[in-house]
Amino acid sequence: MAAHAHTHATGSGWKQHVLASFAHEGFRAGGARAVVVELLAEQDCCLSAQEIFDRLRAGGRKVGIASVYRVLDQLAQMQLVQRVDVGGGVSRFEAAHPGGDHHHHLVCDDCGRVVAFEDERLEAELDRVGKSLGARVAAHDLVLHGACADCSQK
Amino acid sequence: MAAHAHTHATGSGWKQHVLASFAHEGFRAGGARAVVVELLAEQDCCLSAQEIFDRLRAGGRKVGIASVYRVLDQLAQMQLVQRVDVGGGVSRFEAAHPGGDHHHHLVCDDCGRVVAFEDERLEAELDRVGKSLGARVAAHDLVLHGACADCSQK
DNA sequence: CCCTCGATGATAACGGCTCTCACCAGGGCT
DNA sequence: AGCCCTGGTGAGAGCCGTTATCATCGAGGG
Repeated sequence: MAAHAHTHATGSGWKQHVLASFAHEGFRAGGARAVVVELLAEQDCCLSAQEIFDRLRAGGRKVGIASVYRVLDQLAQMQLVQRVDVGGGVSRFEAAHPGGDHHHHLVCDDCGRVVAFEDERLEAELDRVGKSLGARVAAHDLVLHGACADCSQK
Repeated sequence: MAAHAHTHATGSGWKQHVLASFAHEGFRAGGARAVVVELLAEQDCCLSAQEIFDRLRAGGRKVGIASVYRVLDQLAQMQLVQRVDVGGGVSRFEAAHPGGDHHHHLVCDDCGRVVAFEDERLEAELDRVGKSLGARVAAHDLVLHGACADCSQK
């Protein structure tokens, strides 16, 4: 049981930002869109499309899996969510907060858990490397693989 | 016929190392194993399982796709190859040179090209972060997304 | 209030990966 | 050298995440 009782305030700000962006781009206000955004705003770590679908269904919402993927794709293209590719052929998604509050993931190959972390100096290095390549880096995706703190003690 | 006439010396060393490791672990010398290892040793950037399969077939070798995945899985578990998850639901693989000569990838979301790069300071930061998490980090997988140097100039 | 067109959701299709299983061959033994 | 046991191999079926298709729904302007 992880204790994760934080970051919901920032999530709300993100939600407003996303809805405003949709309106600005001339999208209509669809139900699936709103509900996916709402769910994502409440999370503090990445979810897979299937997990999003399941939770919405569990909440009584009759969304289609296609809509979930469609919305996630739109959000990713608008750079409002980040695709996190954690291996195993499954993409995960999480809210991308414009300018900061950005984290990465450690995947425990032993117990399968995903642990989020952030590190300022690491971000600085990533920025530097991106620039030195002459590329316009829109996003970066870092995944550490190994045994998490718990599993490595066994 | 691609003209890739470099890094074969290091690749050859890796190949010997892998074959020795297999022998040491008591594996038999199967045909598929040898031929996958040989192909990987010749590469200087990551290949997908399908690409490996196609090239071996094109070379007249009647390997099964299952064998390719099997061998890659064994190699990954022995930490002799690194899985590179570049998105799009496809895993790529490349020789992991023990202790160094390690690189990462920039994926151009525009033209789809994969550019490899390496950076010592970045590696140092990654090591530091891994340690600070208390985890035993076996591998890390970093992918930059954006527009490559060519595409970002357009 | 109606009409148009984007949004939605069920379902089929697709593709990468894994599983299964019969056959093959390495290599220790005689 | 020949045999046998066992691990290795390859073809194909199956699984599952993702994408494409299409009929229906409903937002919102006229």
